Amino acid sequence: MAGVKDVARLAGVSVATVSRVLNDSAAVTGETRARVLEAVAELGYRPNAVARSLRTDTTRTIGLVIGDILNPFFTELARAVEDEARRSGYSVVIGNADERPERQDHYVRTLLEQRVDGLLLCPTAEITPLVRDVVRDGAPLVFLDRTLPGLDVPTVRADGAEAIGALVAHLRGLGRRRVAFISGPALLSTGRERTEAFRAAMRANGLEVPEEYLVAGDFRAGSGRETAARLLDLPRPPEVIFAGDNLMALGALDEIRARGLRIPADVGLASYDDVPWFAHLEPPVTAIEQPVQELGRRAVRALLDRVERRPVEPAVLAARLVVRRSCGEAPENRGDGEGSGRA
Amino acid sequence: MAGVKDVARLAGVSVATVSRVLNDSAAVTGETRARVLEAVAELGYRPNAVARSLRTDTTRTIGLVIGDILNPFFTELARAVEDEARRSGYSVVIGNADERPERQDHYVRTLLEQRVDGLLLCPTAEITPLVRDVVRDGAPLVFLDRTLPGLDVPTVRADGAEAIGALVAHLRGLGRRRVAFISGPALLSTGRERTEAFRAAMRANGLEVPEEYLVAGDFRAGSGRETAARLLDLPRPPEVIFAGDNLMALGALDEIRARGLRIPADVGLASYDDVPWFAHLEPPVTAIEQPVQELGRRAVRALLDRVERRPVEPAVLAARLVVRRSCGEAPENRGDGEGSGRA
DNA sequence: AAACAGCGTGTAAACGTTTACAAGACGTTG
DNA sequence: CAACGTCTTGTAAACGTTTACACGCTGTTT
Repeated sequence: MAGVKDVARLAGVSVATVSRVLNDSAAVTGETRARVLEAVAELGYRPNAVARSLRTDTTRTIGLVIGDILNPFFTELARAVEDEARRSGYSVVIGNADERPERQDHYVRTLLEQRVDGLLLCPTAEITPLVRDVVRDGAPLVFLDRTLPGLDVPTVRADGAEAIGALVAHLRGLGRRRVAFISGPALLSTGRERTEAFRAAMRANGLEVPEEYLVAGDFRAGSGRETAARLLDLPRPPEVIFAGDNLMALGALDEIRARGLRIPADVGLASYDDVPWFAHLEPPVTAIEQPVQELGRRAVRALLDRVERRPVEPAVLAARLVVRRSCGEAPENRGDGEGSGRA
Repeated sequence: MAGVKDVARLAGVSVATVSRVLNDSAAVTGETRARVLEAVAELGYRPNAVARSLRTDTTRTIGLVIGDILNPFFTELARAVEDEARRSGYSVVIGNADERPERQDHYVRTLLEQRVDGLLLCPTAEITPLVRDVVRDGAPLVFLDRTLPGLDVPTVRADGAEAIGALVAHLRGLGRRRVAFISGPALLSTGRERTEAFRAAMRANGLEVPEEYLVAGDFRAGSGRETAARLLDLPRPPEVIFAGDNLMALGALDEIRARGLRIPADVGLASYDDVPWFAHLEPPVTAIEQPVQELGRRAVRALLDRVERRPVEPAVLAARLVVRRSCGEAPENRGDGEGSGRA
């Protein structure tokens, strides 16, 4: 494949000049410039980013390791990240951890070897030795969506406490007092926090949460179905099942349907994470929407701040309740059912 | 950051030896080997893949340019590709074309500059000059899901003709004779072929297709909604709307719901592409399922065959009809509603 | 007219690996 | 004991860029 040397020869200039016109890093006569560009076109020259990266010690690439590529939340997130990165002239390399620590590590390692300029990580449950090392070595790292305890890494995430409060209040307004929560893994910040917020909200609304109403899943559909089954088998089953993420909500939905129960008449359903098709189900499901676009944007900005040695600002954004019909027809405040955009 | 030199110095050996133990490319004494590994651990040495790639002229990375990352079909595809690639020791870099030729080109260019070892492309509508050049230059390229006319590039895709035939037969069995089709862009192979197959199937079943029942969308939800509206406004609206991909089906669904029409009583709905949540809608929607996993696997194998200069085999796999309830209750053959797995 | 500033260009080193080639140590064979 | 093979190791070149530095030319300032 043609290199800068070939271009130089054809244009009758030195390699330095070629490089200069290609990056317009220094003044070059209009005429030489033209000759070089002509040669470039003629040879179909494509700069070798590998060589450039080696020389400049920068790849203009960031890594993004997500929890699960089949989870629409992460897909949307990936897209937002990608958009913002492109705007700043960076490419994104995505790694799919599949919620498995060893696969997460695989990507962290690979991406660092590939010398990405920065790394966005949605950490899986455990804090692996590798991640600890990477943090210690001071690699440009930003946590996204989730965080890990005791690690000094800037994090961009959403806080659902307020929205969960609104949800519980909404449920009480509908006369539903027995609410169960399917949490994510306790090892995950997003798992723990949502559980805590739920407990607090229930308490604040004067509602009890029996221990058996707090079950743990793993953020995958299968666990949603199993835990929902456990809940519905209870002697005194809950009036509403609140799932800690969209995939577990899907699993719960399956179980409810399989038992021939009606939503919301027999049991209500709500979900953390809103995904496009929630609105298309019958009945549409009430959910808590995270500001995904903004999360992605902020994460990239934080990371690039880090990379370019500017002061970095972590961010905690607010999630928001979107009331639909899966927990009962609201006699209260009948909105448009879609909420109305806080950015 | 520590380099191979530092390791060599610390271990008291030459850089060549370090490289040798790292790649175990040649015999090294057990003792030296141990010393080197110790030094590697001590320094937290991470090989520089950029330098290695420059030297070896190989990145062990393949590029994947998909049509739209928000389309679950492509997400699943990406995942399958990624799995298979990892199994062969390759990483995947994903580019999201957003169904825009210029963005597709952006990624094709970037990935080639990054010197991926091979490129998997789901081409957008037009055949851009860049793509033509790339093909001419003989870059290791394989088309996936879609193909471009007049370009000699191995392609891995699914053929839905048979499944569409089965769908039309199914509809006729239900007594539905007036079927409309929302096609994808005529410029896309997947757009054209599905239309043709639909026409042929209707003819074979002795059914008419008035011109106004053939409308074109762009594989995005919005167009599904608009075209569905046009169809439903017809003086003699169709009894079934068949959407050319899952996103347009979603749009059509919205329009149907917005008009308060019942599915399948007032109008039936079917979709090309099956996605997980179709089964969760009420009623569950009848769809044509593509062998996504297999598509991904075959594509990677074809590409790696190409890369490693083995003979490459293109592949055309069969799609399959999954009958659910969105076109009417079948008095005929009442299956499990999920079909039963042909691989 | 000498000194100098500014501009366009070229020469060559450097980035961190891998690897061809050479060389030294040692054992085996004639 | 010389010759040779084998096995482990080291030296140095190469990969395709970018860029510090030097150079020569032109025009301006003293």
